[in-house]
Amino acid sequence: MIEARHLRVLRAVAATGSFSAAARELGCTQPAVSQQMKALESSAGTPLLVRTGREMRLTEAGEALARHAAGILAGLTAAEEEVAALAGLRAGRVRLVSFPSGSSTLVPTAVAAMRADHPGTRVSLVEAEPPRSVDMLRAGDCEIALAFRYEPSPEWDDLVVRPLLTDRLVGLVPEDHPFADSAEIGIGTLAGEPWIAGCPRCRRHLVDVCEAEGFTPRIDFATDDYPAVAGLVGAGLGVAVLPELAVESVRHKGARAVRLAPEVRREVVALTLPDLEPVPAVAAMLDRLEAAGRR
Amino acid sequence: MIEARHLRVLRAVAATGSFSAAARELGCTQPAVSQQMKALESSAGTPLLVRTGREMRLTEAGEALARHAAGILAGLTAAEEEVAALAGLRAGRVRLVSFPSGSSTLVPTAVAAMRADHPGTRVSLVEAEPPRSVDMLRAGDCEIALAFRYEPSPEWDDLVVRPLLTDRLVGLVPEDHPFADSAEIGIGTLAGEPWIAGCPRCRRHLVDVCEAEGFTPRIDFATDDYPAVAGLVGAGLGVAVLPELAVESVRHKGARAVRLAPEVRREVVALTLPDLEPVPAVAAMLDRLEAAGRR
DNA sequence: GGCCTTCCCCAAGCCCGGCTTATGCTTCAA
DNA sequence: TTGAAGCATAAGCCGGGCTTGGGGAAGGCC
Repeated sequence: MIEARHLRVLRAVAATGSFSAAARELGCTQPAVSQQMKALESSAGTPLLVRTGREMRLTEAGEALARHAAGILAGLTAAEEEVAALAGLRAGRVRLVSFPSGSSTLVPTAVAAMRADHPGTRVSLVEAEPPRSVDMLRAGDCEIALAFRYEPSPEWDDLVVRPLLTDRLVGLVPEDHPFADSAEIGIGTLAGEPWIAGCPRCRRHLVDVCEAEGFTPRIDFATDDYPAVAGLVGAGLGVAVLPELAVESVRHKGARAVRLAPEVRREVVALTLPDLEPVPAVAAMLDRLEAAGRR
Repeated sequence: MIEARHLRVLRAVAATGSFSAAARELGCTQPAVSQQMKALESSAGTPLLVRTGREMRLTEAGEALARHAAGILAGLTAAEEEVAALAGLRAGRVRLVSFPSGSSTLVPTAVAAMRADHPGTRVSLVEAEPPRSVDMLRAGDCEIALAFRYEPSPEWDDLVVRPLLTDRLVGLVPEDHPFADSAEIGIGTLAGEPWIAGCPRCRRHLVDVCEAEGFTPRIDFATDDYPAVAGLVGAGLGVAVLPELAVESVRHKGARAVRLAPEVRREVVALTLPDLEPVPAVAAMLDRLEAAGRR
């Protein structure tokens, strides 16, 4: 079995024409070179070198091996260089999956920082809501999934969960609504209003919270398009509960955001697979996301 | 430092999708594969594999390495194959240098045998007289030099000397010469004749022999072209002393070969460098030359 | 011509690294 | 729920590579 180590030695010997010089070039002693070449000749089954007094020449087999060695060692150094680039963040791709309101705020900040610090890296983004995004993560379709949860659950126990921020939910009411100028309104006071809900998980949680307050909300519209929700509220078609993150990034003309009581929070996290966390590009991206969340 | 061994393991893991299966394919145990991959990941500086429950996937760095591994391992097996062909006499070139009368008899026989037994090999031939041919051997311009000597000398002590045959010298006289029909003639009886000598070394030796017999030959012609020598003798322009090998292979119309007294012999040998003797093609060629000499 | 330098080979010894066996844990399927 | 399969870890053995030390041969210089 020919080993790359042998070829390196052969190349050095062929280049310098001497075992001693090759040893100096390789940073080892001359007997080491001597033994390597003996081992290589024995595994080749034929002499590779001709020692004729002063100079060292290659036999036909030695020439053949040296010729191949050039390509093989070039391939090896190319491989090492590419891996080093990936490890050193001079290259690398991170596939991100995010839910919509995350991708509109956290992601642009983090991607911009990533791009500024490591111009060789590339970040791609696909939008998907949590249950689907986690499936994609497990299936290998992305490296990082942004997701949110209203309360801890063992659902992600086998994943790396990096908390980014906790997001307060705020109420959104038409600006001519009686409570539009209140500092804070109880959810129960909106019991009779028509509701506009968000994504399925948000809608379910909204129902849970309202039932805990003693009523079941009448949901007239459900859409995960936050600008649409804001538009509907602004048009006076109902009230909504939105994450603060979404309200910040959406123009809500004709609507007014109001703090809710009791306070409802959701936790926005980045998820990845344990084996992917130490990948430099993934780690760097997680750090940037975390920094964007702290802002 | 990436080693070929690592790449083989990586390829097996990528192909089978499992450490255990890779271990079976490689003929080792599963912990061996596990350790190799850990070592490779550590030297790469980034994870290469993602273990996600059931299946084993490659990271971006793993993909890059596996991509390079294909080419590198292909190059290695190509190198091994080429060397194996040279070692197994399915390929290989032997450069032969011979003196003229050797190349006309021994060499064709040996080359034919070589070609018959190992069709993949190639033998090239250049003619040169001994001092020059040995220089070429030492300079790396050929692998085997055919040479002859009249008596042992330390001149070739650093070479491999393979005796092929010992060649008697015979006298060549015009067929109308008084001794043309003798069974044997003393060299001294030709003292007064005009002589035709061969190559420089042969000429020198001729002079030595004659002086030992008490006379100095008058040399009218000197040429290492044996047919020319035979022609000159046939034309009655003098007498000559030739190796039996040369007389056999040269038409000598008008001349007659006669045994000499005292008997003079020369030894025909094949020379090579010690390091070249174990080269399969060289060894095979030496054997064929030896066999041709025994014939 | 003699000495010195250089280079290679050989032998002995140390040390690191890889492989194996044994064991535990997790996951998946029946 | 239990059995099977796969991966990780630890301990121990073994081989192989490297180093040091010494010797021999060839070439170069004075």
